[in-house]
Amino acid sequence: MTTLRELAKHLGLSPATVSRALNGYPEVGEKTRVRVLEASERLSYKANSNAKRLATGKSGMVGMIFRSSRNLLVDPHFVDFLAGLSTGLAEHQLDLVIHTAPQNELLAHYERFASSGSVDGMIVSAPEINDPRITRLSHRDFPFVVHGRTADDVGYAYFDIYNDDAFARATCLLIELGHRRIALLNGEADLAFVVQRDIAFRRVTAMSGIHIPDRFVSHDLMSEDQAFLHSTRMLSGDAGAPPTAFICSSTLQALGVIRAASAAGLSIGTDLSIIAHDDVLPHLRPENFNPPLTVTRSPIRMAGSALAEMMEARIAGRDPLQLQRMVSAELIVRASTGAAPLTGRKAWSH
Amino acid sequence: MTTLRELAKHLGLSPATVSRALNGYPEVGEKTRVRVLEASERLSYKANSNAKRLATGKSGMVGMIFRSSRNLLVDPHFVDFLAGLSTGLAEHQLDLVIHTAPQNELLAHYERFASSGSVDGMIVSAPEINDPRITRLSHRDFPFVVHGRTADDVGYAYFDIYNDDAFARATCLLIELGHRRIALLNGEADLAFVVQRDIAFRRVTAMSGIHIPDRFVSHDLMSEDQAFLHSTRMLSGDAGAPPTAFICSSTLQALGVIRAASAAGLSIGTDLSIIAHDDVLPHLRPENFNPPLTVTRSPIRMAGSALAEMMEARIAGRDPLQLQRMVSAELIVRASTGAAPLTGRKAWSH
DNA sequence: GCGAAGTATCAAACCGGTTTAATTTCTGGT
DNA sequence: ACCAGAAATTAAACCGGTTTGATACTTCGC
Repeated sequence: MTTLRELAKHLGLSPATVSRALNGYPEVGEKTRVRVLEASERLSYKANSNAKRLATGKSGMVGMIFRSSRNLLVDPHFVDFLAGLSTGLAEHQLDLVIHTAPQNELLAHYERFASSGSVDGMIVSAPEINDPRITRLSHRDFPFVVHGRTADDVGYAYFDIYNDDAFARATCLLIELGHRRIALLNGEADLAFVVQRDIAFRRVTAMSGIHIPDRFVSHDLMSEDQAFLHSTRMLSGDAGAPPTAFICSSTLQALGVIRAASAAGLSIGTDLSIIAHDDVLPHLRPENFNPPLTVTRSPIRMAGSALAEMMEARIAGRDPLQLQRMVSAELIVRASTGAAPLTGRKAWSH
Repeated sequence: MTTLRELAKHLGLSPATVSRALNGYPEVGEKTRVRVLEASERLSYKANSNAKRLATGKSGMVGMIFRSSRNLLVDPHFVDFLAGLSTGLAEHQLDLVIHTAPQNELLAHYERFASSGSVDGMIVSAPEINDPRITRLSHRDFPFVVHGRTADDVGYAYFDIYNDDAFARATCLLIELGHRRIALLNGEADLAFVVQRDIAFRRVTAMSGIHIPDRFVSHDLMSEDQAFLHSTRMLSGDAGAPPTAFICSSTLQALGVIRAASAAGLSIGTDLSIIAHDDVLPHLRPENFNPPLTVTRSPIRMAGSALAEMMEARIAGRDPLQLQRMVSAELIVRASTGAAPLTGRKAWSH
């Protein structure tokens, strides 16, 4: 372990000069600089990062904390986000520190990260409508960026998609196709984006004078098997006429609906329409479904890299209000959506 | 930001005593200890972790580096491993630092992590047969643990399953059922566990006098769609009689084979036997396949938590030779394997 | 040839903890 | 009352960098 002082002594220079030379400060002589760089190379000198962090007050790391229960780490949406994030951070020479903690210790770990100086900023993912992590971090004035936003008008940096617009357009499309009994397979009810999607769906249906019974909306893990269970139940018609169309918060859920539909002998695009939000997960391409799936599309990986960018800016001190980015999802109509079946329309039309 | 010195001054004590009190050293008086703890609570003192790290030489973090190209982060096997690892590390108050880098910068980042003191140890995953990361880290005598092993007799800490045994038993099972044309869908050829599985498969078939043509073995990403492509090709029979049985390195691949089989009008368990290695991924349960899948089973998540444990021991200075753990995979026979179809047996029997 | 301005370097302080070695304070035994 | 030994506390050095303020060395104009 060569230290800076050793290197300096070896060169007959002061630590100050060597430090400056290595960090590219302008006030060191050109010949000295090359001498220093060369010697540091030869002695394979590596600055002790902890000393550097103590001196500079910057750690070069950003943190992220997961609930071990909810276990986002097995959620492909989340993981793809993480992949984008990690590559984005790497471009700014930032490392990502991750920690897993049970629900009840979660905030304590945010405290630890924020106030011990081990990270320069934090990433908050999957915010809830009233997210204590966000209030805590804002209050402490610690740099953080959020994937999603809890309300339209907030003071922190975020990246989000127009969930409301996307789901409103999806709902409109189905209504225009004549559907009246539309089901929504959404995510866990406390998540902000889930609420936003719910609201859009309910607003548009209500405006068209369509009443959506509670049994047509589910809030659960956005997984294939949960979606299969919920859609099977809804399609059974036990509690009333089954839906003629499904809106899914994820393509994974669409897979589950397709499985349920084929079990019920329904064919997609004619008997039953499906539209899903596509986070563009690798190995899960809705364009290759049979039939190809109508989607609202926005790559979640992009969110990861955008937030990496914003995190870096936020650490550099940029105003969070300048760091709020919204993108809209693209509505791509494919063969999984079609005119509502006649029976369905007849039974429920107004 | 309260500092230790401020806290000490506030209490009329020396920094040394306060430090000892907070860290639970035995030589501080009991009444002093409570006084200190209470005051630190009241002033919400949080030790600066970078100062602590510099002083102690320990960072409390372990590192992991991903190839951005191979992008392990989208591989569900890998992600589940990560989930286990992260929870395991949390139990030992360790954080995980992850970084993504292109192939050509990979080793440089290992260097950076290892020799800058930013992490206390490294996790190496998916080792290749001659893995430069391992040679580098061993040479530098830096603590690290490996998921998998490059050879039977190595000097580092690892956790691995008996790949050879598992795939030998799987192969035997199929041979006993009368299969002679057996295909192997394996992972990328340079990975150590892939080689081990290959060897077992070839050894057992050779011992039974069975010749396996090259077109019956594929080395590729362990994904559903790659498996679909490879198995479709093999089943087409273009280059000769198709296989009557498949061994897959992953349940994901089994899904692909099932899709290919149903496209070819073959029914699983009778026309075609399938056996796969089951890493026990959540939301992908081979017991729920139709028909239920015969597997060699070993939860990859367990590997993650075991390695967390070993990492902690390794950092504490334990001899790596004491930290080598092998577990065997369980062979679970279900309905996806059955007697070889007669035509197949006739055409190729000896 | 001199002073001013600019350039390169250095000594020392600093970041905020831990730890060693020395010192003071408290026990208990006689 | 006194002393040895243990218990509690402290001053100061240390971890390994960065940075401020001062100093020495150039360079330039006149």
